[in-house]
Amino acid sequence: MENNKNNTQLKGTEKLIMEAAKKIFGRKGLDGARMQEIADEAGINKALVHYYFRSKDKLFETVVNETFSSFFPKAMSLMSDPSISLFKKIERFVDLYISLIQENPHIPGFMTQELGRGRAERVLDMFKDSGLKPEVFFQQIEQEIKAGTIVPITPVHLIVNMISMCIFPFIARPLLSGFLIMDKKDYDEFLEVRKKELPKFIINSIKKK
Amino acid sequence: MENNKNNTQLKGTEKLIMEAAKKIFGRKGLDGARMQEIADEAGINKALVHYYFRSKDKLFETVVNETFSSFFPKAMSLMSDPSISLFKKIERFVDLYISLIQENPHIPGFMTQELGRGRAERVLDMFKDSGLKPEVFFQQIEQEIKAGTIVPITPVHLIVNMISMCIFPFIARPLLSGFLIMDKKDYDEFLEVRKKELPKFIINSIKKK
DNA sequence: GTCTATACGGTGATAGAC
DNA sequence: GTCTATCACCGTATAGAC
Repeated sequence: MENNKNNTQLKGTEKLIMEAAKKIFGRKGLDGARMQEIADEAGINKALVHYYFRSKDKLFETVVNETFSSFFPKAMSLMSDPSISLFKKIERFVDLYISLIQENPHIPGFMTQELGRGRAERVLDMFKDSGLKPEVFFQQIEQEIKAGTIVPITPVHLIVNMISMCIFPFIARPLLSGFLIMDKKDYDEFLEVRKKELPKFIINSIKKK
Repeated sequence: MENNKNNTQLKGTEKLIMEAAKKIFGRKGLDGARMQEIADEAGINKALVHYYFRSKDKLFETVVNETFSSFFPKAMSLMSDPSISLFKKIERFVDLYISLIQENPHIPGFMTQELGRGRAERVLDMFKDSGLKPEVFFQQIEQEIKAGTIVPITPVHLIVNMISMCIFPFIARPLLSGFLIMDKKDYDEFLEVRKKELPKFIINSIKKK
């Protein structure tokens, strides 16, 4: 803690700045964040941030790119795999999604930060670059409908529902924590329960009776 | 359009500024918004904004308060009404929620803007001031579980699911629009379909087979 | 109440020593 | 590569005329 300079050398300053930037940008957004704050968080000087990443915008760009490009492929390659059954896919999707965000708590912040402004294009591009093939998932749904395994549902709405229920609780976390008076332990437990209940909830809602 | 001054007189400058502020703050957030921008949107001078609302923070505070205090009571009084059945409540909740946000497109922006920072307390206070009685809804759920009408589910997760699926599509609108190439007409249709499908989806997911 | 002009502070970015 | 000191700009807020 006190010999931060040594850590700097060991971990690599650039990496250190990136981590700090993720944290601060995720919390405060591009406009709300201060370069000074990021430097402090990284335990280095403000000028050094500019030395590695020309400008604030460039740093933000870099960090967002890295974040999303590690995020989408994992979730999306799963959805595009035709060899996995629909129900199994739902189960794995929920688990993967929630676990991933658990490990990268700054992601929902970026998500909303980016979407809140007119900056959806980049996110979209990454969706597409990630090899996402929504058709595979859509076809799978329509196949099951025809086969009579699940009730008729518009595929788009199903996927929107799934994503909504995975992401939103993280966005609304402060609200949840305050409203139901959850401490960190309660919240973690809430998420573990959710990992199990959510797939059942989704499958139940489409499975034919 | 060109005789904005007359409109100013008619509509009341204060109201005009509030509307402009809602729009700009909702899009860009507290930090991203510029007083100049708000003044322009309102068709008046920058100094005048300060004349009515001492500071930027005060203006933001005011606008957020007004927004949320019109938003929560409507949705929440419904949930607290013990005379409405669970299924009926779900149907009305979804319709009310989506309609409300349709008419006040800036709400999701504020929602995430506020939650993104450490400012959940105010939102929470409004929840509570709105006369929300979550116990009523929770009891109703547990009653139905005991009666065997619905499958066992943790009440908190059900309500989180409902809210998630109502709000998130609005937050992610730019993503949806781009990804599925929706114009405004397509999007409105998407929402109308959603109003009908979502309650069915939810009820189906908990109804006993 | 509404405008123009201006003061003031904060912040991103650079220069230059080490 | 890392620091200290400094600049230049932009945006909030105020003063003061009308």
